Amino acid sequence: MMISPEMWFTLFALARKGAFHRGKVMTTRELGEILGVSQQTASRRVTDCVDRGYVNRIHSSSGMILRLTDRGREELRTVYEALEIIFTLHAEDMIVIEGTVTRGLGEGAYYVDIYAERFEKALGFRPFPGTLNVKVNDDESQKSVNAMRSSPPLIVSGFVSDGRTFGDVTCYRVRLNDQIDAAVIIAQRTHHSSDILEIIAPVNLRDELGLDDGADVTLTVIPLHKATTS
Amino acid sequence: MMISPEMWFTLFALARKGAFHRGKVMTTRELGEILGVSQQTASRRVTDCVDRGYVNRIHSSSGMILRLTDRGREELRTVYEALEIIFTLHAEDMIVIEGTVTRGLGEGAYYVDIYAERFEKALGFRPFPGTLNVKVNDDESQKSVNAMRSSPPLIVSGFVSDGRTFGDVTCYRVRLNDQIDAAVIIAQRTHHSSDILEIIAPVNLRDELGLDDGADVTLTVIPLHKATTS
DNA sequence: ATTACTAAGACACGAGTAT
DNA sequence: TATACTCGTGTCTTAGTAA
Repeated sequence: MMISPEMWFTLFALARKGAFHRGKVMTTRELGEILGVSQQTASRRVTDCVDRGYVNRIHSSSGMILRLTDRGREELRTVYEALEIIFTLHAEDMIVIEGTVTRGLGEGAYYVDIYAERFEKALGFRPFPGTLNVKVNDDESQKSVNAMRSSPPLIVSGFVSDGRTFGDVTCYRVRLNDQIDAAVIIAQRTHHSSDILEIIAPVNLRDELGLDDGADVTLTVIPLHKATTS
Repeated sequence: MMISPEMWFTLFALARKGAFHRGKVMTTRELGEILGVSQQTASRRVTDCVDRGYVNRIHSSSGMILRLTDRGREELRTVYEALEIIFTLHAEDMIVIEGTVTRGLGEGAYYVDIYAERFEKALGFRPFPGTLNVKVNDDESQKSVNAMRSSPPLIVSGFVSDGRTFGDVTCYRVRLNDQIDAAVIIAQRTHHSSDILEIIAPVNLRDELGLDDGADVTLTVIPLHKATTS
């Protein structure tokens, strides 16, 4: 049987006030104020915690002396360890972009082909001739895009061919749906509005991952120092 | 306005499933199972979180894509940091004893006076001529007393005066009610049962802290290496 | 002063169901 | 399939008050 949120918060409040390590003298009125409930409710919360073996209570003249039991401490520890994983194991600076697959203009393939060798040299893979267009979902993800764009990019230098000028292309390594290493490419003079990203990968992503228009995808930006440029 | 326990737990559950760092595709049924509530309630919980700006929601064909907002992350962080203090700042090996002030036999003052200079040398303060007797509250605290007694003590050496032998006195530095530095003294041949502790301090504790018989006190044992023996 | 019981009211839950 | 509405039911809260 799981602990109820109210009970957990009661333990938490008591622990913050010192009842984790020692007995803490406290009135139900005080506790009620901390928890934002009435004195009566606070009283019942404490009784519930005592009944379930989370808290040790001794009645005294000026209130109660409360102290968490091992079991109560265990409940806090479980949450603490879960939060520890959330806050520390997963890097704080992880940049994740959520988006939806959209139909491209079809001109991507042409350019990817022209830059193919240069991409291969810079990214370590020969790109599939075509781009996956991903529309950025929401503000949160748009922020992530901005974060990505302010991180150090891989630059594929432009060149001149047949008298025509091809500009630099900015690349960011990403992992698509936690499965395939790919790259966001941003041409100097892009025809897209800024909320659509173009992705290239060593394989045909639509086939490989079964992505149709409207499919949700996750892009995790891979910091340059972690990328294996082969 | 404070976050409700249910809402916090919702954020917590979402964060554990990955919605802290990225959008997480999830159905209300799934979330309901995790939280131990119905699909309908889970739906309402999410809506509440969205309404209050804790969670970003995008509806998709196979459920919702949920992601904590900065505000939502902030709520988790607050709790995380509080737990961090509880679990790490306060040393795990902190020894705390809970007790009640009891009437002494009155002979304490006599002995304290005789040992006064020796206490001053060992403890760094000249003790008020009298002892505060504290009855140990419960098993938890009795365990703490045992822990204290197995930690390195300060020994005030005995002596011979007027042909009479005064034995060694074992001392442990303690902080009383987190306010006044004092010491537990244990005579070699004590008349007390082992659940009563004698406390000396530079001041009259009964007056200074307004302690009457029956008052609850907390003794925090100060490890020797942390004590300032002046 | 406290804690905590009782009872009435508020609010949350979940079944059914619309979308 | 989803999400999320309405609404009857039941649980939780709080005011009053006893102990």
